[in-house]
Amino acid sequence: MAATPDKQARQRSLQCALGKPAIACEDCGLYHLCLQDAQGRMEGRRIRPPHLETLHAPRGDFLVTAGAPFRYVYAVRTGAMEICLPHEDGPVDVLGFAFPGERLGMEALGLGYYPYAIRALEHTILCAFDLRSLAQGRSGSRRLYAALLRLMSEDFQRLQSSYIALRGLQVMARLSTILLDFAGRIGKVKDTSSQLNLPMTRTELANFLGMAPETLCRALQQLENDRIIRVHGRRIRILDHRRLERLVPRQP
Amino acid sequence: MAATPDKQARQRSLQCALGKPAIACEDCGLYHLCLQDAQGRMEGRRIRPPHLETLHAPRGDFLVTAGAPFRYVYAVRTGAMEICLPHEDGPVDVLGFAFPGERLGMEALGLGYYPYAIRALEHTILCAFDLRSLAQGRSGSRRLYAALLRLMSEDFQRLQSSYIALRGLQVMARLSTILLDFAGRIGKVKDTSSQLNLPMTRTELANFLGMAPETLCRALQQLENDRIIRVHGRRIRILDHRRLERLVPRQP
DNA sequence: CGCCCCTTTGACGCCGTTCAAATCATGTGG
DNA sequence: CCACATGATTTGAACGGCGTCAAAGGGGCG
Repeated sequence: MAATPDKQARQRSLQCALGKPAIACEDCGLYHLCLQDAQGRMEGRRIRPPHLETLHAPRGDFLVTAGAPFRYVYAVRTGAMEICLPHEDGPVDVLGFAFPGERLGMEALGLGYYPYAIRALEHTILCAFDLRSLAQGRSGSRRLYAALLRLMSEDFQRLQSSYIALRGLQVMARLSTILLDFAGRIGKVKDTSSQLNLPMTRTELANFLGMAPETLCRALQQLENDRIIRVHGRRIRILDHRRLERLVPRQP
Repeated sequence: MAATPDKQARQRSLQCALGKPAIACEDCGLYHLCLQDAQGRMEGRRIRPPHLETLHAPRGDFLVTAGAPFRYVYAVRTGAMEICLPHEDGPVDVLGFAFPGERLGMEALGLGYYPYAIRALEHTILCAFDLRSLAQGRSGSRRLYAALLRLMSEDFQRLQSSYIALRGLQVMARLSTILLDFAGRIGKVKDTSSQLNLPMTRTELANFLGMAPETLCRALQQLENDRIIRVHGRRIRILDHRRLERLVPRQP
């Protein structure tokens, strides 16, 4: 079952104490939204908007399920989430991943429900922004709506880009693309962008990339044989950034 | 070069005269937007919102180019458009198609620019809604913004669905999916949903489906050999709707 | 410490791409 | 109105990438 923000909200002050280097508010996908909501309210270096709560999602937990009514938009602070679509007969489609600083659930605002499930790949701390309450209240300003439209467009663009980047490409090109993508996304927070700690299984990553797990394995190994990366289980180090980029075809 | 709405706006009354059965306003993807804008203004059975213009795009014309600054959202009235991403070295990625009643360009609102090009597959009549002007003016009401968010979410959902529907599937499954998809989308306007007049070349359709044109050809022929469809060039008739559906795997 | 799941490796076969060429449609100019 | 040019569509043959099945190693958590 999903952890309810209400229950977790009490632990708010607690989480601030138990460190782990979370990302800064300025690097978060909800930053502009929080600014609108907080109107300058701060606690230390962290914004404190009235509609924001903190919550923990244990590994494997579903943050939202497909079709659930919309209320919150989320942002990952520590950990990693998986966006997926479970089918009744067992298998799932992996649609994407979210790393620290990244936003989740935005497009549910207009639909009124989440069109996918969101699952924690590891123990993950998130911000939950009660957008439904905010939008229903009087506070719905033009600035707020402009911000929402912008955020949604950005997410749209992101989905379309990954759609373009992966379709019709050879296995090795897809893998290179995603490795560089991950490195860039992690690198926004930790500068050690050549060191990746994949939070997902090979099967999940392969599913996302649209290939068999075995194929992913062999592709990884080939990259290792070519001294482009080093693989230790889910720990991957990019040795030759340049040559990895050369495996990615045509960037518009 | 793209036809400018300004130039074409003069022809507005003209187009009403030169029939061709265009779709009704109620079936158009911009209906709710126009309602907001028109506030009940009508001419005959057609809504007449102040921010709406009519324009013609000759076959092959680019309605917008990738990266162009945002101003209009469009809706197809007659004809068909292709959403694509041209690359500098020649080839293009076909991202989708738009048939009568369907909306175009919505996600550019938040970005400020169009993240793709839109090209006319045949001579196409469109509505162009000057959303930038409307959003900049005082008239930006809560209702309007709510409508915009909803439209954008719907487009997001549509993209995600096609993304899911096509990735990782066998050629025959992808083809069946798209044939039924086209039939459904055309069928919303013309009830003869078993008769398709494809406005795009085999190469374009194959590109969209992520396969070689030759492969598309062979798949079409196999469907014809199995008496599931009949093919006359770009004219396709669906003979056995039931068996075609059976070729499409798992719908969530 | 031991179980279970994840990961890796190998062999095989098929589906789809690629290249080449023939046929068909389309529209253009004489 | 016809002949021709141009590009789209179709067909054929051959190669190869990747999915599938099966089984052997890990690595983490109770």
